Amino acid sequence: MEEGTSKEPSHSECTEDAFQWDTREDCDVRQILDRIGDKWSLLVIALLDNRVLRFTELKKTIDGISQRMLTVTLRQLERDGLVRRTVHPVVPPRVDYELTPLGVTLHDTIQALVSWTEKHQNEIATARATYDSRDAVVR
Amino acid sequence: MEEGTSKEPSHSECTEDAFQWDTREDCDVRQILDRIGDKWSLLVIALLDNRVLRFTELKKTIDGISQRMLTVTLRQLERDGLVRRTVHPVVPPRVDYELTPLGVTLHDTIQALVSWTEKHQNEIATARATYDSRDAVVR
DNA sequence: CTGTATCCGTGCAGATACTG
DNA sequence: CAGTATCTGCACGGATACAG
Repeated sequence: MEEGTSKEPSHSECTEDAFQWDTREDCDVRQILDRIGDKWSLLVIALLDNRVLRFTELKKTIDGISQRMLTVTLRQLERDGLVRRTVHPVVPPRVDYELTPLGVTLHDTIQALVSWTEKHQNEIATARATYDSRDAVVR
Repeated sequence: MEEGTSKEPSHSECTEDAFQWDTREDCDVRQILDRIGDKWSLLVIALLDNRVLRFTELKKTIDGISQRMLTVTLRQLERDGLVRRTVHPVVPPRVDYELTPLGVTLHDTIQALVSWTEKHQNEIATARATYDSRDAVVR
């Protein structure tokens, strides 16, 4: 394993002395960002609503994720205590994934983000179109 | 400009026919993910609470962002209609950034995410420690 | 079925230098 | 001050092959 094992992406240490509003808060935000912003974690959490899903079910449903990335993502989420991984000692192997109580609380927050996106995607699309056309005129 | 101009990261097209729960929704989620998950956008939006900030002020406050990334991030947010950019024709130049009404609504949602992080960071840290120690034993 | 191991290409971010 | 332009590296993700 390569990046999955790395403890932190080696951000600058959280200095305690800055007065900026952020520095301490920054560390928190970066941590969550590096978790949910890694392109797949949010999807997985959103998908694991209150269900129990198997590895293959997740892979089929997410559509576009590679086996490797799903494994890495699930390991990270498991390490963070957001997802519980249950291995059934049967053959063929069966592994179930579900949200932990902590994961559920994050799911709620994430759901708000997803809802926001659905609600405002048209406005964003419009804004982009406007920006791009104006940009074209300037050029 | 390189990646700033790219319309979309060329995800697989949003097929309408899939029954997966996601595929349509996926597109929305991916879009917002690619926006807020790019490590800096969320920070900028959180920082721009209800203030007007200059380029340098943002750069100083965010602490760790490069000039280039701040520029790229701000352009993306402007394009998405989340941030308004105001250039004052003075010398030396002065450029103000502030959230648009749309940006404010996203800010609220993001704030919930930041709050979640602050509230649960200890639990995550504990979970990680547990996971790592157990991992060490197994090995 | 559920992974791990390895190789490999690319895209994103940092550093630096330059400009209006 | 507020950017652009360019080079560069390496971390990340995909593909593939293999294993328990």
